[in-house]
Amino acid sequence: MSQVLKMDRPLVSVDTVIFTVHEQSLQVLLVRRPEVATDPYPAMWALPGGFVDTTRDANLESCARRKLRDKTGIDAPYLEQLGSWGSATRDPRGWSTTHVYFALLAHASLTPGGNAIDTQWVAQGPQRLRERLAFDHAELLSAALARLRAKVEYTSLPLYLMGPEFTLSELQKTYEIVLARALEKKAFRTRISSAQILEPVPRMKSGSTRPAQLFRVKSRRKAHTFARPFGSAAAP
Amino acid sequence: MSQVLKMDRPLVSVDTVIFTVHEQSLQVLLVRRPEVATDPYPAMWALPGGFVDTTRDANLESCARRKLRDKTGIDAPYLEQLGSWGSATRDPRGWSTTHVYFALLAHASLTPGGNAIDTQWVAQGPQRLRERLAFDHAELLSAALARLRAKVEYTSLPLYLMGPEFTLSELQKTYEIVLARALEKKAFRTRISSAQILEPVPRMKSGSTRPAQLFRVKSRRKAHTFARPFGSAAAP
DNA sequence: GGAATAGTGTCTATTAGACATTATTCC
DNA sequence: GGAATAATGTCTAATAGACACTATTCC
Repeated sequence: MSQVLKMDRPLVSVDTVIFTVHEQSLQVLLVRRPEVATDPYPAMWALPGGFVDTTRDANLESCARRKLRDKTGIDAPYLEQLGSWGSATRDPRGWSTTHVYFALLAHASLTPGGNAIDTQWVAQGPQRLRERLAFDHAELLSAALARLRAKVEYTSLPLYLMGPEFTLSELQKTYEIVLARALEKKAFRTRISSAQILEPVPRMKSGSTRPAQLFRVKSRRKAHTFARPFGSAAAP
Repeated sequence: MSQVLKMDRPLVSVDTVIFTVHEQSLQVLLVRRPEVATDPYPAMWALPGGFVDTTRDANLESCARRKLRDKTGIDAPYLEQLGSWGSATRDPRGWSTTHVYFALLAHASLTPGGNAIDTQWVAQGPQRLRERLAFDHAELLSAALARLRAKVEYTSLPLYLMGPEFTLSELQKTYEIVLARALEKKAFRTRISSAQILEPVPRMKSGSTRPAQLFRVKSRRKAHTFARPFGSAAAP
């Protein structure tokens, strides 16, 4: 029975899709693979990740958090498992599996600079998904984007993309950037308000026009689920 | 760089949570582990699954389908990845990962008998989750049950639990069994009807009371997503 | 007729959407 | 005042829930 233990074991890695919103676009962190001929896909861009280290990682999630800290220097306020992929062909070195996580973080929380040489933030427009990425990472990225958009339709997930204080217009703009479509202002505000997940801070955001109330999240604990997705009422 | 290939590799397995509805209850298939002292958790009940066979399985999903066929003799009409678990401690033999799938099938599609000695269907009431299962399978089962219930709130997934022809009352009953709560008849029928996913067959189900129209699924392709979950309107 | 289940009609409450209106700032 | 954005008011349409009502079968 236990000769299964002597069977060939697949490679096991963890990859993380790290999203942020910056400069009016949804961006994803990519890292450049080492330019070593013995490694597959040398010098190509890939999702941050790597093999599980059975001597250091207690479990998959802490492995993901470790790699996230290495690349961004911060603990992601939101980290969710997306799923796992595994096949005989996805890695030329042999049967391999990867456990994919996706993370959301506020761009403001990032330390400027960082390992700028071998990492980049890439805007996720419809056309950029054709980006040539190592392994099956384009597929993983597509799946993460689909999951993110699906969840943003009916949850408060974009709060994790905001800084500590923000206006309702800024929050709506973040939703619109992720969903790539405009939302109706009144309906948006009614939803957010009735969810009771924000509280005003005694401060306004001033610009060249009417100042806006600043809000913060009541509890960073977990995302709120709305009863209906955006736009579930029928069209006129 | 490629010394990672010489690092210890975790064990990689696939487990499947197979749901069906039978005799007014939601049931899960369990298999008894072999009574071999060298194997962990001998003679205990566990989810059907096992190690990936890198010489036979092309990818994770086909591995899950293979094990599903072995246990039930059929191709599951619905198979979805639930997620993956991995840690240093979940298997006493070492760092291990498992990729968990969940399947839905109509009880009528099962061949009676089967390997009845070492498999059993277990009803999933609130109390039965305390069932002592091998490894962390109680946790995996809880997660699958939570995912199933969450999805049943806003999708047509229970159609995969139905036989080829059924009445609307039978379908509603299946929803109610999975969700463990009653649904309102009119609202249920309006939803199903407006989703246009069923078509009547020219046949009635007769009993000792008024005959009911039989329906079948228009397309087995994929589940329908309702705009709102059940019960999202406010209470009076 | 009575019991039981199938199926429909009708009313209310909620809320997304559309869009108009008012409010506040800077120039 | 005018431009720009913030914030709110109001009306409509869709639909879930509640529940009463009708329809059809067997006894």
